[in-house]
Amino acid sequence: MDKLVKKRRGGPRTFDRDHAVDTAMRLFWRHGYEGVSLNDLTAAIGIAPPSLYAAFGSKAGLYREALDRYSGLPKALNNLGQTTSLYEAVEALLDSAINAVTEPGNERGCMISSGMIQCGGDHAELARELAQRRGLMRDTITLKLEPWLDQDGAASLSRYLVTILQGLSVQARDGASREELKQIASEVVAGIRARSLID
Amino acid sequence: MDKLVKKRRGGPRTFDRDHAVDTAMRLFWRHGYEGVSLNDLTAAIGIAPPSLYAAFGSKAGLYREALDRYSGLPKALNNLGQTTSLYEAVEALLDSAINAVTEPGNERGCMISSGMIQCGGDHAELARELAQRRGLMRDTITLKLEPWLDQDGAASLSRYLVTILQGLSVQARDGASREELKQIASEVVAGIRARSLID
DNA sequence: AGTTGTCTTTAGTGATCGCTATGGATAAGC
DNA sequence: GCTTATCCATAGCGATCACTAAAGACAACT
Repeated sequence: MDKLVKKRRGGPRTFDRDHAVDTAMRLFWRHGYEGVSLNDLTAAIGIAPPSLYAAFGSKAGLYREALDRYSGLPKALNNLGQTTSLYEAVEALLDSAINAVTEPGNERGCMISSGMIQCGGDHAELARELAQRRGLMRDTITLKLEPWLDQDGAASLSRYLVTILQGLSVQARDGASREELKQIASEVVAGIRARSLID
Repeated sequence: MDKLVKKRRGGPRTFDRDHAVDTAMRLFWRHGYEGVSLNDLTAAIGIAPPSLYAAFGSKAGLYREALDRYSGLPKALNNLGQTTSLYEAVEALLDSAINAVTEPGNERGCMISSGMIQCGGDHAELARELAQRRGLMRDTITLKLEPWLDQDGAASLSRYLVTILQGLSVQARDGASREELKQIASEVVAGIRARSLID
């Protein structure tokens, strides 16, 4: 119909790479890898496919970079201030996670916890990478717990806690309110506190 | 190259509908709705697309029927024998769930708990239906808990437990062994038991 | 100013998506 | 045996998938 604007065609400069990753992250976060098409991406970012491929190599490459961006966000596992007891540490972890998965203005749920849980036979490699990142979450939590527990105890509890986090992500995506999620967290904390009392 | 077999072409009979649903269930269970194509389905079932559409209306229709089939399977929530205490009830629920998501010969994880967590903007309706089914899981669990708890307590604990189940499904899909999942369950049960002791 | 190089666009690749029109093959009713 | 109804497979629908070749447009360098 009309081409009102003649957008810049060439030159050494490039588009805003940060903004592109950020936009892609939000799309993948909400819709998953298979739920976002190249067309969705280029339209949302505002570039043409070749620019995307020059910058990121492939859809999977952009997804990986979006994951890295997401992992760098200030979130549950990154900013856990020191705490004085085990149940307070767990409380802080869950509280932080709940805030993250219900942050207003962001997508709901966790991009890692709920990413690529199911996918087509292609993309199996990506799915494995996601599982690996979830395993890393567990390792990180294990470290946080070691001040209070022996090695086995920390490993076991952290496995339990990542399970909670992954469940919380589903709950958040299903529309659970922040209060409802905190109710879940209080169930967890109550259990841990009670166990520490009866020893 | 060759058409060795002349398969039956017409007549009033039809293909094995049960087997078709079962095959579709397994595919959707493992790969998710978007991860399975019509081609995958027809190839696995052994029929041509028109037969599938005559029988199920659409890919979504077959998916829904696969979900129903899955829900009817003997699983966690269906066969909970009566138990004598709260922590035993929880123990039985988790044990049953863990067996379900690690059943040898079946796909890992839960088709409901991990179904359509992320998907494209189309299929939003299907995703809402899945979330609804997850809500139903919670209602079912709430009922099982009411012998031991008041209404609020049962609602809160069941929300906590479905969160666990959803996390367990992710863990199972990521390859956690049955023993590792039982370790998680024991963390849950230990908390509930400890709480009941300090009252 | 002219050349070079890089980024961008347009346009389109073959493949696959979910889905269906057509027609051939078979079984049931007479 | 003939008609009729029904189911099936072939083939292909338009749309979209991830991805790319070709060439235009601008900036930096000489």
